[in-house]
Amino acid sequence: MKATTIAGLAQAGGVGVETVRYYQRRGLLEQPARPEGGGSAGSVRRYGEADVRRLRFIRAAQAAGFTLEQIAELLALDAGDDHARAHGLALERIAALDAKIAELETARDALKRLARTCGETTTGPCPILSAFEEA
Amino acid sequence: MKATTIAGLAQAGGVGVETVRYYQRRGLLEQPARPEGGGSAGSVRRYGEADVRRLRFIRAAQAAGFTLEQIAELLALDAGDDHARAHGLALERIAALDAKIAELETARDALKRLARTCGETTTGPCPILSAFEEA
DNA sequence: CTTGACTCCGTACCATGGTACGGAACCCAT
DNA sequence: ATGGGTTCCGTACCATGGTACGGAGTCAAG
Repeated sequence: MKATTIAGLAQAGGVGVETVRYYQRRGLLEQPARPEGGGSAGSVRRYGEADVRRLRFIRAAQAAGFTLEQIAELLALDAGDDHARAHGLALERIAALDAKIAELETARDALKRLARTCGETTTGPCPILSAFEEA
Repeated sequence: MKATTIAGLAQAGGVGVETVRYYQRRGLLEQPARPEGGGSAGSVRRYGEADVRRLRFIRAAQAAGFTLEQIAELLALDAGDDHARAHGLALERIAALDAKIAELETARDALKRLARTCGETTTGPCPILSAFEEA
């Protein structure tokens, strides 16, 4: 089960320790119970594979544009079997991503025009303002 | 010259009045001088076509992922003729946009997988967590 | 059994990009 | 000339997603 501490978990997920703790506060990751044992068994929490997978999911979902709040819902949904809701959220996000991708492509093309005119005209000001005209 | 007030400018740019004022504070838009005249010539600022173009540029540049601070630099650059700098900023942003677009496409494909499996398996939990596995 | 690194936890602070509030001045139509 | 809608301006507040701090406790190596 290769248990690790919070630092290991953070590293495996490519985030900082403070970020892991932030996600715990937000309810996205759980705080595992401290190892049992009345005596000095330990008061440092241990994390396993499942936690790493969960953390990686959070990062991936974030990259997909979900907010942390939405990700919390997705994680809750994962336990249950509300396919309709999950399906709906996915479709919604796919549409938003398609729109965003198109927007970024438009912007990129405008910038390419700017870069081109900038390279061509070597004297005088280059019309940055008009680079996005009627974009 | 079709001068308008701040509300007209905001509307033409698709933002709120407060946002225009915010951009002014940030130095992205200027505050036109109040109409002259010692007496009661007016103390309400007037805006023209140039302001609208500038505001639209800001929104377009923002859509391209520039921060307001970078946009301020672009606007400053537009007056001068530092082609190298402008060219550099544009290329940088184009690369970032290409990377972002690729990332969003990957995320979208992962979500499409999720949407598909969600629709197929009608019973039991749908594995949301694994939708992004090895994305 | 000490020392140094790491953990735990609450609380405070940060950057970004706005949004809201409130009072005074102003402008225009009736 | 008066009332209602704008404008002007400073200042305060907001959401999101973290990041930093400080003190106490714990763990592991030497």
